[in-house]
Amino acid sequence: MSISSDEQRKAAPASRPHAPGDCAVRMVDREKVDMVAAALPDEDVIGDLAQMFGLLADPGRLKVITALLEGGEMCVCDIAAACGSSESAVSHTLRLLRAHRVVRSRRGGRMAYYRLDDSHVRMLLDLALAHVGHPAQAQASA
Amino acid sequence: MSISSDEQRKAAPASRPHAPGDCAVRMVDREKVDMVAAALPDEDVIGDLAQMFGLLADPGRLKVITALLEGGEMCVCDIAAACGSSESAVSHTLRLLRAHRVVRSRRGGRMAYYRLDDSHVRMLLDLALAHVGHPAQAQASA
DNA sequence: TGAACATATGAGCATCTCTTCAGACGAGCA
DNA sequence: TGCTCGTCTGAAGAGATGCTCATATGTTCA
Repeated sequence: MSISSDEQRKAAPASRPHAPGDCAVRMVDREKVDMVAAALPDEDVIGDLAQMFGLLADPGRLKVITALLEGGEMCVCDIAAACGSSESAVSHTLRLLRAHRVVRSRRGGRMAYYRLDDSHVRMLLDLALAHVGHPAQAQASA
Repeated sequence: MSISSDEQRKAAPASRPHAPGDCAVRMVDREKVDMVAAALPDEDVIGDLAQMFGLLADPGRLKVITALLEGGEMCVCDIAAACGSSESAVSHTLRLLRAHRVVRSRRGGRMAYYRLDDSHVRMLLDLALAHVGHPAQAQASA
């Protein structure tokens, strides 16, 4: 049954989140809404992408990742030195990046060495840097 | 003057943020640190990129942007319907995206129509979506 | 001209996030 | 074997963020 826009509005207050395609939801171009809703990635894909972009959304983390992009493999104190951050902050950052498998580490005695380990993040950063006129001199991975 | 690692450590507690190249800062591979620090983008470029990635770091915002990627130009209630979000939340999202010039709007009577207006964001999203096996069917911009 | 429509905006609240500080832990050294 | 080194982790505090709700605003309609 076709519901008027006015009836839709009353049925679905603007501040209520709603399911795509919910016919009590107000819309203008039903066909386009359906097409777009169908084309959107799944909730979990959206969540994963948002999380991945979130990793790049902090200046401190972005510097650490860019440092590894440029420097290949580096230890924590060298990353901290290159980025102008404290070792503690860098360590926290690396912990988060490790948890998301963006970096991987190897131990050499007391030293821990880190390198970028995510081609997706690498490509996104390459594209982003190139777009702001800052092509990365990424080292070939060993 | 060459400072030993031990003296460097005493001079620069690990929890103090420090300037790149600061010779009181502890480091292992001075040459590499200098090379990497020199290759890093400026502070403001890093800040801008982090901010841009931040715009993509929220699932709600990511859905809105992806909806516009797929749907071209859409009004607020259609975006909300396609995304399964409230109109109020979408409106807030669009305000933020407008402020960052990621979207632009045009008025048609009571209706406001939005479209993606940032090629950088468009490219990053295209790359990200393609990487998760979800190629965007981006419409050619008018 | 008042009401309805479509959208925008602000405040409040709950939650999240980042940095610092302090301490823990494993490896190496004298 | 105790100390130092390099790194890691947790807690606390300050600040940021997103959604809902309520209200405001401009446009259209009867």
